Amino acid sequence: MAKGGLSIGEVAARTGLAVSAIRYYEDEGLVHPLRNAGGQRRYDRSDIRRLSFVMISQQLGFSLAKIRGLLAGLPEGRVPTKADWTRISRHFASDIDARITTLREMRNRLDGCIGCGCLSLEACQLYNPEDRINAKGSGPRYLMGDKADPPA
Amino acid sequence: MAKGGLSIGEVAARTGLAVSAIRYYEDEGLVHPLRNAGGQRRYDRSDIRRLSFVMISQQLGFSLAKIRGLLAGLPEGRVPTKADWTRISRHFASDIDARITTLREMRNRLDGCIGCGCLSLEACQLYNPEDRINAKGSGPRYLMGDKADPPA
DNA sequence: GTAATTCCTCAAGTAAACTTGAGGTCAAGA
DNA sequence: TCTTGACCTCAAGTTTACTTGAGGAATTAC
Repeated sequence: MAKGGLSIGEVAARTGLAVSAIRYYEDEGLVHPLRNAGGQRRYDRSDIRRLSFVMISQQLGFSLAKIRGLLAGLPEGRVPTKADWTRISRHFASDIDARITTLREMRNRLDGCIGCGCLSLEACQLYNPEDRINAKGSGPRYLMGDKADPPA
Repeated sequence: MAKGGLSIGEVAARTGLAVSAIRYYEDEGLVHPLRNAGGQRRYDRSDIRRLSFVMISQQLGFSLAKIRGLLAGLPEGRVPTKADWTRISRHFASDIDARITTLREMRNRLDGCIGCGCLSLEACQLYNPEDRINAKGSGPRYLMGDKADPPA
């Protein structure tokens, strides 16, 4: 191990992340490693935990922006407590529940539509014009309407 | 209405799509409007249906690449039959079911994790190391073991 | 002490799904 | 007919989450 903490390569080996990804997460404000005399990054255990948290959260389908928000609630350098994790887990759970609900609604509408063959915007229940009207922002429109949470 | 079919602006007004998006869909091979003498696009009813299909499919969470594949099964110029639509609907349904299943599994793992506070890559069920390690093709990794972690 | 690694900082590229802008043409209403 | 407004083509920008490459400095291994 490098002096004064783990080097970026060592962190990469332990987490499975690419070195470039770890640097990118720093640019994005998700970790804040120290620097040694020569300017190289040095990571400690709390950084590894933060990175683990990022990986797990991504697996759950959350964007880095959202993850950054959640990490903001975890004081820097402090290992998250059980209470922290419980709070965040509940947040994850309700978000996942909402995604499941949305999918189930789509599934129901689709069931009602199989065999109708309408495929018409005026008649088809699958097409919900209200969503589209709301989704007028600039930039690319990810899956209609919810820019905050593109599906995993 | 413009002569010889709908102009791109008229199609935009009817579908709610942006003019730029409709042109993009043409570049992507999703619609193939005719051109009038002056080189302007002219759309007919089957084009509108194709575009509606694109919008509905996107709402269901499918990528343009996938949608292009589905449209390839619908002969150009022909309005999709009930049988076409039934077949495609079933395809949609099973895909949505799979997504729901995945989310439910994540939700279950999360339930098992709320309150454990581990947040550790080696212990957390939420993190599935096999995916990542297999994707990398490299040897065994030490996943953030507290044991393998000498004091910083 | 030197060679081989590893690390550093930008800059630019990638994929998806579009939008925006520049510079120019076509069509419909007065 | 003239003038808007709609349309045309390309090129480049946008977002997210990264990777790749160039050119150079620091560390480690022998």
